[in-house]
Amino acid sequence: MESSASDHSIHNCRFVLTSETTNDHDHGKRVVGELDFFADKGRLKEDRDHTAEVKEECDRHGVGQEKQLPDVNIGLNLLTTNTSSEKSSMDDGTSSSHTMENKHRTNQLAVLRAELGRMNVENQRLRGAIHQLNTHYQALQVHLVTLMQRQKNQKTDYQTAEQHKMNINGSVVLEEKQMMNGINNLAPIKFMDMGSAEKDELSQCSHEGCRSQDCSGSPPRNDIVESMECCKSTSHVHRDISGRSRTAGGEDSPDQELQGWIPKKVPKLISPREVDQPSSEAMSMIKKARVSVRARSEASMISDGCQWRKYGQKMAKGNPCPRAYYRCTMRNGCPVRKQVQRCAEDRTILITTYEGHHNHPLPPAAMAMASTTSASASMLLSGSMPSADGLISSNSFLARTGLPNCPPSLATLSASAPFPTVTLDLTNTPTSSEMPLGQPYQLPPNFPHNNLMSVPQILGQALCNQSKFSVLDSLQGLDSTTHSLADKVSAATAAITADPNFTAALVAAITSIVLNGYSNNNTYNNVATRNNSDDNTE
DNA sequence: CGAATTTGACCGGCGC
DNA sequence: GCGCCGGTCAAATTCG
Repeated sequence: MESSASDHSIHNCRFVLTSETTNDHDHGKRVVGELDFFADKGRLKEDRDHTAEVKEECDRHGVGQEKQLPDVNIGLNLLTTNTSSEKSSMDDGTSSSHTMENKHRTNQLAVLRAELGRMNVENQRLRGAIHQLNTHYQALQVHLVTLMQRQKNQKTDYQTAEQHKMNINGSVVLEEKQMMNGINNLAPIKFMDMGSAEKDELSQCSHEGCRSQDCSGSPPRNDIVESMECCKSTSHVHRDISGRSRTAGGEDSPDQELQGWIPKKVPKLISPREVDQPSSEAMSMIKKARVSVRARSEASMISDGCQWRKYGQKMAKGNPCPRAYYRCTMRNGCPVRKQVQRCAEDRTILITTYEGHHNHPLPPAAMAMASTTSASASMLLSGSMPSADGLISSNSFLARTGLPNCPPSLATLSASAPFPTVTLDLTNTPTSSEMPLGQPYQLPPNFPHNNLMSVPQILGQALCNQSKFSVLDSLQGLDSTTHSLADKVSAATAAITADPNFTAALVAAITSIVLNGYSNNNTYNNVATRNNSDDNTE
């Protein structure tokens, strides 16, 4: 198991370099050289060193480029060792040409090192481009969802929508189709809706001055929250789609969570900006989208890196165990909440449900968790809006992703729940055929207390990994369906090797594959989104 | 004594 | 319209 993981680590290391640099047409060939360089290094190092290197490689994605250089140094040392051996042979009486060769190699190493540095800079630049692309994409996506819901409410003619889809939203639909291509057969219908909705929105803009012009006309902003607000401003002309009553004048704006948690008795103090921006159903959907994690734990709460304050406890119907409500207290006004409840059938199972987006910077330990929740919310809103289809088994996604060995019921998307929910079930113990590595989906006994990545964190990392691949592919003009199995395996191993808790990491890796197969949606920018929103709130 | 938790009351959505 | 239920509030209580 260990050696196998190490082998995967090597592949993962190679893949990461490839995926992050092949977009650079100027340096593509050099990258290949770098890959060979690492491969040679890998042959000379022991497995233990491989693991450490890959960890650094994986960490580098979240930390920055500082950790890249130590990797290079390691490689240099390795090669220096070789040259030292040669030098010793040279001392035995070989010609001085070896000295020149040694100097030449040293120069080559220096060049390689410099190129690595340039690669790091280039990677940073590409990463920024990816972030921007993701942000724009997600904002557009949210916008479409809003319009789709509106369209459903107004019962607009589908055929007219089809025409407008072709005439007005060609590019948008194309992007959405690209995202959904080969993934969801229902997509065409949904896009028809979207197209129609977009048409409605355009017509409304012409009739009512379109409050969103300020948003749509302005340069894209790197803040999904602002994008959402933009959507809100466009939807204010409609009544709430769900028919839910809203306080007149938007005083009781449910979007307060996006501005931070505000007590219900405070709405009169809400700024006019909020009053002017009533919410849309899509906003509500995003806000309400949840990520549920089922895990075996003796503790009352799994550790996820965030600070929580309990604000309520209720007895839920059908469950003798009380449900506890927690609010994130890492910053005043953070809208993120979670519910913790033990499973009625098996009280050793702890069900933790996350909801909302953090409006503040998060510690590394909590970053991925938040990424998971927001990413899952995005996923729910991208691939297929939940209808009344009930649970969507992960099997179908796994089948599409070409990993038949992935266990079922690991991750499910619930559309029957009051709110769209991604459920990550870590309690099942698959059969050996389902679980090739023979590890049960059970958290270690010390899971709630250890400092290892918790489940949401791992999942978040996996999501980040898979999202990077997706975005990079889109940059390269590749269809998501052209992902090779090797790439997916690499994505999975990235999550595995990044975490010492192999079992939990495996879960995350598989989940990443599931999510990648389900939706090519971007999730990588969620962290940036939160950071931006943090900058924009307060 | 301040922070965190508990717990009954309250509110709004939703189904009948 | 009424009642159920999930979610939240806030005063009371406990804890460090």
